[in-house]
Amino acid sequence: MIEPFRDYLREHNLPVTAQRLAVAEVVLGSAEHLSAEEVRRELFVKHMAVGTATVYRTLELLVRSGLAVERDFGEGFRRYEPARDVPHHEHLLCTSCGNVHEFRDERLERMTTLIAESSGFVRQRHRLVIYGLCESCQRGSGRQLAPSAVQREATRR
Amino acid sequence: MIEPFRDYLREHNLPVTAQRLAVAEVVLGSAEHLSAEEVRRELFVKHMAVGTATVYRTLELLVRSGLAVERDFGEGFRRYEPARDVPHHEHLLCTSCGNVHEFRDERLERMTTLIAESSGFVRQRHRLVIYGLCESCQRGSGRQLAPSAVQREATRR
DNA sequence: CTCATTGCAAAGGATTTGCACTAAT
DNA sequence: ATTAGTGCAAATCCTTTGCAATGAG
Repeated sequence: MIEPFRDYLREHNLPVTAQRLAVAEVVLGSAEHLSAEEVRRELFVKHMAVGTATVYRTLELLVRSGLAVERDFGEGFRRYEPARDVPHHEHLLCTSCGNVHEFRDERLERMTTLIAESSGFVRQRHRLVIYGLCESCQRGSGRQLAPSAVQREATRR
Repeated sequence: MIEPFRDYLREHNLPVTAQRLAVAEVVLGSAEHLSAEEVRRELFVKHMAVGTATVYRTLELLVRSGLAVERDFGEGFRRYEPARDVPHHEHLLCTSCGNVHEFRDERLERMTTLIAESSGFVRQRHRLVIYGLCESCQRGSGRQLAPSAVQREATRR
């Protein structure tokens, strides 16, 4: 799981530290889209506390290495997920509980390229987030753990 | 231009102040997607300086009134644009100069609703941003004024 | 042993909030 | 007169950076 990161560090002559491996283990081993704060907290409960700055610095390394991907769902902070084999996918974000669901739609790649072209742009990438209510939140059994920003936006009259 | 906002304030028994009208005039009269900072600066050069807090508070009012729309392009701050007649549209952001181009695609509304449904979600809204290079930047004549965050993401190796 | 990393604390940028002061109704 | 808005500064949130102490190679 974290071997590829260890390799990356070695190949780039970067010290392989316990902190880096700990952060990598949490991020790459998670099925979630974690924020830096969540990573830090998870390490803390595992009795492997790592300084905030180091968490951020390691997240950057993980992104550079291509092993993790950075996401911005407009919540006011960034999230990180392991960069599995999946080339590109989109996200569904529950505005009530903050749950993130992934999906893939090949049409989007082509669509966005064509749209960009018709405006004279050369497409580099795109980002689609669909905001809605997940099943449990529709039934009123949601967890209500949504991060402030999403909450804010969802509640805003 | 700002009459609808004046009406909105009156209808809601909110004081019509010079500051509110000044902010509204800048935001609603602009063809750009302005940040709070840009609004504040524009007011300053017009010799109508308004406190930062008031700018933010008025932007919130403009959004509430439905006369302006809030956007988050992942730059680290929010932008505001007048909510013209257009029901919903997407954005193309030039990663070099920061220019924003709008486009509309009716398919997206339907697509995202169906995608959400197939995951058990009830769609509320969506956000699509296509990042790319605009015509002038492709020719190397771009302005290079992109906000830090976009720059950061575009440059990141 | 040397140089990069770590962690703390301070700094930063965007946004919000407390509060005395001022202005709209 | 009331009540709400304004602006300043302090506070917050997420993230970055300076720097002395520490650890990897």
